[in-house]
Order: sequence, then C-alpha cells, then structure tokens
Amino acid sequence: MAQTDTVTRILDTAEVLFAERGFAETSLRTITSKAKVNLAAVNYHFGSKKALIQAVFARYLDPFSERFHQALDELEVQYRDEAIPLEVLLETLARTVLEVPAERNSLKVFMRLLGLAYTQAQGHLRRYIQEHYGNVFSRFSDLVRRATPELPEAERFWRLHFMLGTVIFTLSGLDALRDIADKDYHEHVSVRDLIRRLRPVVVAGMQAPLPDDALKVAG
Amino acid sequence: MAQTDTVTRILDTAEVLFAERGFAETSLRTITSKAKVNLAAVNYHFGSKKALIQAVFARYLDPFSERFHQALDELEVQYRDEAIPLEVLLETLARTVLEVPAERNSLKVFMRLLGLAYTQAQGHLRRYIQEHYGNVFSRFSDLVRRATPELPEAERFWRLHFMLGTVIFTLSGLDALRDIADKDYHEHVSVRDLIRRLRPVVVAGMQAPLPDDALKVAG
DNA sequence: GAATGTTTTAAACATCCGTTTATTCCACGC
DNA sequence: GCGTGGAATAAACGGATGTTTAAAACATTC
Repeated sequence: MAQTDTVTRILDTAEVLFAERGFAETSLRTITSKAKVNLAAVNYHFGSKKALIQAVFARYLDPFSERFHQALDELEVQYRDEAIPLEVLLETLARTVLEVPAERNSLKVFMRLLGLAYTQAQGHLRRYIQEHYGNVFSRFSDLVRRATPELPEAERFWRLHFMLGTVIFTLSGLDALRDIADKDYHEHVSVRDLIRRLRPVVVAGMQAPLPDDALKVAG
Repeated sequence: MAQTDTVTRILDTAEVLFAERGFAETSLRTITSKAKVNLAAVNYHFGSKKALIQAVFARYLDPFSERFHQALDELEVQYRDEAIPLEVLLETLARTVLEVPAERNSLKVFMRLLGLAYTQAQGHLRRYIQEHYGNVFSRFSDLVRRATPELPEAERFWRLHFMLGTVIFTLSGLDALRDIADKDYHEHVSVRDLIRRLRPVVVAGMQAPLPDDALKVAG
C-alpha cells in the first residue's frame, strides 16, 4: 500500500492548500503535516518547493494538453479545409476543461490554480507553463484566427485574453461569489450552471462590434 | 519638510511593491529600506502590516468612492425618473476609475491592487473593502438593475461579475500581456487603448442573449 | 530654555520558513 | 541470513519575517 503514495498524498494536499491560500502563504510544514507525511519528504521527492508547485500544475495540464490536442485533431479532420466555427472551438475547450479534473471532482481547484498562475508573481511558474504548454495555446489561437477572419489581429489577441479573464476570474473566485449569490438570490449555482451562463457572454464578447477609432475614451 | 511625510513615503513605496509582488511576498524591510525609513516606522504609524495594506487601499478607494457617488448623484438628477442607460453607467464608472489615480499616474498600480484584493487570500482585506465600500457597489448595482430590466435578477448579478473579471483580470495582468502583445504584434497599447477596446466587449457581454435552459452544458 | 509629547532610531525578540544532514527503517535480491 | 539501496524520520541549520523595546532626537508649548 505505502510505496510511493507519499508523492500522491503530498500532491493531493498541496493542490488544495495552494488553491485556498496561494503559494507563498502555504508552507511546506502545513502541507506535510496535513498530508501526514514527513517534512523532508517534499524536498526528497520533488527537490524544492518550486518543483512541487510545478508538479501540481503538471498533473492537471499534462492530461489537459493531451486531450485537447486530440479533440482538435478530430475537429480538423471533421471540418477538412473549412474554418471550425468559434462556438465549436469554445465548446470543445469548455468540454475538455470540464473533463480533466472531473475524475477527481476538483474543477474548482483547477480553476483557482490557473488564476493563481496568472496573478501570483512566481516567474518560474509562468516560464514553466509557457515552455511546456505554450504550443497548445498557439494551436488554439491559430484556429480562432481562422474562425474570426473579420477581427484585426491585435483585437483578437486582446479579446481572447478578455474572455480568459472572464472565465478564470469567475471560476477561480467562485466560492466568494457563490456565497453572495446564495445569500442574495437563494439560488445555488453549480460550476456547470456557471459555464452555461458564461457561454453566450463569451461568444457575444468575441463578436462585439469593433471599438470606435476615437482618440480619447472619455471626457 | 520631514514631519509626517514618512507616512506618505511608506504608502508610496508600499503600493508599488505590493502591486508588483503581492502582499505576502513584500516584506516590511523591503518597503522601509526602499522608502528610506526606519523599519519600526510602519508599526509605529500604522500598527501592523495588515493595517498598512488597508491604508494603501483606502488612499485609492476613499476618493474613488466619493467621486463616484457624486457622479451618480448628477446622473440621477439628469435622468429624473428614467433609467440611466447601461452605456452611460459603464462610461461613468470607467471615467471615475481613470480620474482617481490619474493625479499620481498610477492607474496600473490601482488595477493591480484591485486584482490582488480579489485573488490573494487576505480575508481581512476583503472584509475591510466590503465593510467600507460595499454601499457604492450596491448603489451601482441597483442602477444597473433599472438599466437592464429584461435581465433576470441572478443573470445580471453574474454578468456584472463576469465583466468585473474581464476588466480587473486584463488591467491587473497588463504588464505580462503587454509584453506578449508587443512581441507578437509590435503594437504598444496604453491603458486607455485597452479601455477603448474593452468597452464594446463589456457592453456586448451584458446584452448577450440569455443562455439556453438546456440541462446539460456539453456532451 | 526647561518640560512635554511626538517621531525616529538601532537593536533585540520570538517565530516561521525552506532546506540539509544524519540516522533509522524496511523491502528485496543474492 | 545478510547486506544493499531507496524511502522515511527527527533534528538541526541558516536566514528572513513581523513585532516590540528602550533609548535618542526632535519639535512644540509654556
């Protein structure tokens, strides 16, 4: 039974704590004590705290990357030379994101981690993700380009990131928002509910009219 | 000259460092040495690091809150019993956000701080902001309700937060995104450029068609 | 100009951190 | 059975953190 499930226990505990408090605010002592594992185990198995952080991400992003590539392969076969419609691309992305962590029903954790990767300094993490998973984003980005030929290059870039912000911000801050929503509207939303609500907003955002070329934004 | 500009020097230095690295990653020693102030000055003038963090926010949010209330007062006079159009509300919000930090040309810092307030744990900060500035948000939220009577209550709540996510995520991660954009598109964007690009996306997102009532979101 | 109250300073304090070391444990192959 | 090597453990290390203390410097008032 024992063998290397120490590694798994560390990862399981670390991802939850990281998602709850961030990286700097989560000490190795908190992780190892909650995981009922010796303090030195982290440095023994992973080498350093930084490497542990990267390993936590790899456990989500490796399967995600593989599945998403695969899903895009199928779409490209299906659509031959036609451009894949934007809605289909977004739908596929959403489905893959939902599938990956579903097996450990930890979508919330996954989203929190993505949000942290963006917002917490941690230069090493950004470099790691860019280096290991940059090509998935590039491929998706290229397909979106073909799906929205009317958008100027730069405009599409920014809108993709706007929408990324919408989704990550919402799903990663979900708990806080859900508390407010529960209290005010007595309507409990699931993550899948939220994604259903997000879809039309994201699509409309991507297809919004181009901004005025006005030189100034306000009075 | 000296007197209590120690307090100002601490605040000026702290807000920049917090915005760059986050709260936990910024030590009082870094702040005080860069501000050329004694280490104990923070605890003497503010009481604790937490209180310093809150003071940094208050210096932005107090003027913002006051000006925004004032701007909404004027709009309510101007529109009498009619509903204020959504675009006008968003425009007013954007203008006020731009005005407040303009005097110290630190809009970027302001946005980074807002993003941190959302994403970094710091429960004391969330409570502080909620307690001191919750009513501004409530008022704005009520006006948006009158401007979008066709939206179900809960749907509007979520969309407002979607759009909040879009804006805060984008402007708070601005530097990283700008690096990519500069490299790929050789087009340097200013914060005002970005806000110009954000506007149609936000408006379109708020006015997107309602989601299907489909029970499931994907395959 | 002495007294008073506020601000600044240097030093120490008590914790907490990530990492390393040295030892012990335990399973497996010979 | 014994020895070998990978894994677990307890303890310590060096350094950084927020906070407190007690003395010095300064400004203000009478």
